[in-house]
Amino acid sequence: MTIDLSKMRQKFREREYKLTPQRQMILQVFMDNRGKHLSAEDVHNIVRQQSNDIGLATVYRTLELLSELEILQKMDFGDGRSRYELNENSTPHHHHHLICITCGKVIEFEDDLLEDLENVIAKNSNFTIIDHQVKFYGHCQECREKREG
Amino acid sequence: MTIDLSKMRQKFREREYKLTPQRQMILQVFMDNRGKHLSAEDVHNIVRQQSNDIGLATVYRTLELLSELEILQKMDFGDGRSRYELNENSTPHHHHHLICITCGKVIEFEDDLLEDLENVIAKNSNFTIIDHQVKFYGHCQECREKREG
DNA sequence: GTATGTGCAAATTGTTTGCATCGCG
DNA sequence: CGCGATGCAAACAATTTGCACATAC
Repeated sequence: MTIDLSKMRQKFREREYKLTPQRQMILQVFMDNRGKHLSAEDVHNIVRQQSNDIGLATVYRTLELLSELEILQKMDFGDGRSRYELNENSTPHHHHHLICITCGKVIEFEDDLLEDLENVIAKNSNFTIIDHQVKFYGHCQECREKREG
Repeated sequence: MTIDLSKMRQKFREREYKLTPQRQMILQVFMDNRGKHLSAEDVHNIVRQQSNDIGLATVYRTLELLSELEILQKMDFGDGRSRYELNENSTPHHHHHLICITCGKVIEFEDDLLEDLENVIAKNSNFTIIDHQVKFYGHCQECREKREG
């Protein structure tokens, strides 16, 4: 189900994009960092740590490309930079985020209830829904305990 | 229920912020533009049209302040700039957005179904949810008709 | 009167772009 | 081989910051 190099190779051939080492390297970064929400700079730094430098512009261009191919999913947590993660089980995602207001931690959760909601909304608003992004803001257990402590 | 100048005056006194003409003017812009999602630049332009110039930096600082006071709500539609609107009935909002991928139009919708979802999630994830922000991406009726046309 | 707020311009930050060069298919 | 991809540096756009001056309380 999950994307790997051969899947990516296939997607690239279909669309006649070149599979350069830089692009492979960036995919690898995401495969090595499942569950994290990496910014362009994060990716750039990780690659450099492996002493395999890539131009930052190339990182940006690749992230954009991989998002278009639906290999990555672009997301925004309101911290002023775009973040990306592997788009595990293509669409729809059923995968949302709890953002702790206190410590900024981002927790994932899976859910299907939103599907029903989508249907209701689609009917009421005459809007064809393709994707959704949900963020819940609140306090995580840890911060709550600290505060109440 | 809705915020007006006297409410704002009160909130400002509580926190010992000064109620300057610039700050009042910016609140007025939002009261005159209910339902719109204004960026800092939008606000700046509207004020200038009324031949009452305010420094752009002040606009930014005021938007930040008003968000902190929960008079405004900061939101992000992925167009590279923050947008703000009056935070009508304090928390929780029950007020979400449908974003058309084709034309970029933002449609509002009210909903309560998410409350149930919040409760389930809170229980499952041990997370105290204070607010949520939901964006649905898809095609609005108009664009759909054009495409099928 | 004094701490806070404002305006301006300069600095920062994230991201994009132009162009010469490189290398995948 | 040729065209798309890369790297660099310069350009951009949104936002932030330093500082002298102004003003609400």
